[in-house]
Amino acid sequence: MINFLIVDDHDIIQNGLASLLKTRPHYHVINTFSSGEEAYRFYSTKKENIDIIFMDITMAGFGGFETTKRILKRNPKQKILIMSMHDNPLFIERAIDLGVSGYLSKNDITQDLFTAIEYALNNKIFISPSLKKIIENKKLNDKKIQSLTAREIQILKMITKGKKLTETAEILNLSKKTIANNISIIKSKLDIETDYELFALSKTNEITE
Amino acid sequence: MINFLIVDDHDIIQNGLASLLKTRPHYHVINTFSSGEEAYRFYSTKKENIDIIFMDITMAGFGGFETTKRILKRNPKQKILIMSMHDNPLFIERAIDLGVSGYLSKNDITQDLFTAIEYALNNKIFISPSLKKIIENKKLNDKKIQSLTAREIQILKMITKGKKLTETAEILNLSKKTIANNISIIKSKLDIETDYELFALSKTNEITE
DNA sequence: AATGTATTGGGATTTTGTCCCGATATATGA
DNA sequence: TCATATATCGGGACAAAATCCCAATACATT
Repeated sequence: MINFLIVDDHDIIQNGLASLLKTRPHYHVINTFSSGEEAYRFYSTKKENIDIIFMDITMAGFGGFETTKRILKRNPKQKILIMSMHDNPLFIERAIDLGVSGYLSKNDITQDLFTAIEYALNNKIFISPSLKKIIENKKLNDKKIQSLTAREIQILKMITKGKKLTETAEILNLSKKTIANNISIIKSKLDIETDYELFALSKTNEITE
Repeated sequence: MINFLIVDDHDIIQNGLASLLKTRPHYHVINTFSSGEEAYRFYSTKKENIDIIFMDITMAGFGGFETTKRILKRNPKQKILIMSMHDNPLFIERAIDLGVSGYLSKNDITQDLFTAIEYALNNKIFISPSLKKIIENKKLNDKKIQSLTAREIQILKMITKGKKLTETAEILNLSKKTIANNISIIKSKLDIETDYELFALSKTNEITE
């Protein structure tokens, strides 16, 4: 018998996932929650063994990350599978860092679900194949971004926030010349030619704050 | 008794929506399909009355749009409610143009579901409130974009594809001066200052091809 | 003391952007 | 058909931004 919890504030996902799991006789959904608070409260006082927790990321209150963090602090061996609409590499990486057992894109949860469960039960981490590509690409960009110096990053942030070169120079108390030179160097370090590529990259890698 | 069909290639959504609908005793899900082809085949030969069809947009084969088009061609009075992960205003507008009875963001389908059904049964169109804002904003931009001339749009497309000014001039056999002047005018028509805003706008309004 | 890297900007040149204006071409409409 | 509107194309004159090369200073590390 394998026991599940579901934490997701979308009723459809809750119901849908539950009925998918019920197709396997030895799977048992102990409870479903639509907020991290409820789920954590239940978890803290639970009596029975829980094998796998399905967790959504974007929920009101303390979201999936916070809930995951608390649960894993209490029990680092707990298997948690993240499900998310957002194929944002940042989300995925953060979740992996927290120590989850898998990250499933809701887009292809059906074909990945049972594999992910198997992986989790065998202490392996499963990530939806479609997401892996996204992560790989981001890692490439990250490597490039890491070659930027502190100053360069600061300037890049201003620019991709929509600030003009001159404005940026004033704010940072630097010469326009310095800003211009820096931007040129940033572009070459990132293998980028146009402003538009720069913007796009900063979007997917969230160079803002 | 109100009869439903569900067309969605995600099992979770299928199951979840079905069990949400089952909470109302007079609601009856006649059948669920995971492709537009199957759904249309069933619809063409159906015996019973179908009140509302829930339709996903992004499916393999002929997707939600094509399926919707065919069904409405056969029966223009058929009520179809679109559900989509994608809060893309283009999708929404296209669906409305086709003559659907509503467009639900999967994000807040739970709270909107029964309202949307009521609307549909009363020949009204329901759109998730969160999507309405997105549409309004897009309409504003559309109005601005419509003030662009053919040449301006052509140039805008090149630029937002990542082409440099000089490149663009060469491709279109125009003077660099002309391109520069055009871009300036485009920006002022769109109430835009920086390249980054231009890029962002062209993204959400999909000025590319 | 030496080497590496970060930071800052000047010089010189090229590329873009802005604002104003004039020349043509092509409707459009009264 | 004549007048008026709109689109298209670019020059002039500057201003802003980008590029590439190079030099001075600062700081840390080995």
